[in-house]
Amino acid sequence: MNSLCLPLGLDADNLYKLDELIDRKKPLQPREGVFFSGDPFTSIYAVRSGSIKSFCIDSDGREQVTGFYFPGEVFGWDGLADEQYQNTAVALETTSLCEIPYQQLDDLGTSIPSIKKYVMKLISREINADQRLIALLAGNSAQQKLASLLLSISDRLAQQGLSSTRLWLPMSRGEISNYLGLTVETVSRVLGHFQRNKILAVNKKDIDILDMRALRDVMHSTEEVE
Amino acid sequence: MNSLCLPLGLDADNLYKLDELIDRKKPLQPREGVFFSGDPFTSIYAVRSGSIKSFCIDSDGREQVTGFYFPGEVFGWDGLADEQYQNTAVALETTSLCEIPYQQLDDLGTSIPSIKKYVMKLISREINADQRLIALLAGNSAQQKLASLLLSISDRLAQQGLSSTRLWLPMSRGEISNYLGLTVETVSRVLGHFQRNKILAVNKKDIDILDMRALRDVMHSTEEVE
DNA sequence: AAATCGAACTGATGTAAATCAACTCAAGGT
DNA sequence: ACCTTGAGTTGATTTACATCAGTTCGATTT
Repeated sequence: MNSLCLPLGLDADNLYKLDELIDRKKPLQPREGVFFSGDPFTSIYAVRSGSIKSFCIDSDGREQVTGFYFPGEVFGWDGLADEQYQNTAVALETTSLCEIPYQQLDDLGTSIPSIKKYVMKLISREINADQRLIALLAGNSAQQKLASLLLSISDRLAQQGLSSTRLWLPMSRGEISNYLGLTVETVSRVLGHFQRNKILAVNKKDIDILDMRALRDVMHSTEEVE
Repeated sequence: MNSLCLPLGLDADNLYKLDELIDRKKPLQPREGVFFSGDPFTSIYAVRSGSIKSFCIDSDGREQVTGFYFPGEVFGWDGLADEQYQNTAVALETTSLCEIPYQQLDDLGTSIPSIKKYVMKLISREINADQRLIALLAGNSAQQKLASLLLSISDRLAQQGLSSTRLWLPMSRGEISNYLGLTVETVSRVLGHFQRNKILAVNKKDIDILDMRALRDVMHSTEEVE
């Protein structure tokens, strides 16, 4: 990822044009909001450092976490359909973002095909990520869900050139359990189980993946649900 | 929805251009495939009549239903990110589709802003639908899931000017249960329960919503409806 | 019309995860 | 130092749903 927050191959001139419209905001504090459900859609955001959770509030006021976003990832697409954000996005820790005004990005895409193509790719990545989560939620056990989340975070950190075995979870147990459709107690117990089986070393939010192979096996272990 | 399959306000000239690139395929038979996971991404599809299910096969070969599509709805966006479809799409009944080659649609969007805008709206609708499903799967009981699906189908049929209270479910109980992360037995029992409580009249795949209010209450409340 | 087959339903039993209930621990506040 | 607060863990118990085991029904075949 370059200083633009968006990794793409562009010539110097186009890079400059794109650079001009990106606003590098000052860092957000933990729990500080980026946008709120119902706000008019203006921009998408790329995470430079830190992490973001997005969630919606359903009809009876319960919060439902819909995604976690790490450096190099882009969020905010949920606002596009109805021109207002469906989710609320908040920083999980001290986080710096790039704000990219959508209208201007769209205009730039009209004249620069490689930018347009990249924008489409970013949006459809969100679709793919959501569908993977659907598959995870619909047909998997608590152990499989946790293993899957940890491996996903591990992969995403590795893509940023960070360690894939030592991770720091910026979100609380409650946020993890909500995201995975479980309870805090179950998350706690499954992490305890993984630790007893020497798959993980858990120290609060620090996770050490001791046995990547075993963790992948847990994720894939088949139990038919139909 | 007009003959183009896509409902949008365009002048006659642009309408003609869009019309030219849409291919109205001959109807698909039940269980016939539209595209398969891994196929190169070429087109998106609009349902003219009938219905479609899309599903993916996870690492251990299990099918996971990710969506049902009814007349007026568009599917196939999952292929955009990696230039190949992630899901397989099959007809649930005799179904006719419009095939819209993506590259040409994209080119047209470059010159006609209203088309471009509409395409973005369609994509982000898929994101919103997926996120609603995530919220449903993560935090709801079997009764809430079923109520929610039935109400969703009811709404979507109503948007097409069809009855919102009498519905015919094109998919099997197994497909419903898979989509909702339940078992066939649970789906059957919940439908039976709704019938005993005079919320629904169920006759195989024909569903009559007798008490819309009660069904909405089931969806929203965390309490058991007796 | 008897036999076959598959989808859907129902009943009995099992179990994974939720719920309920303490308890620990670290962080702030006074 | 002591109280408060909230996140996290652990144990006991409950329960919603899965699983297992038929049975029914309708469509298709013979």
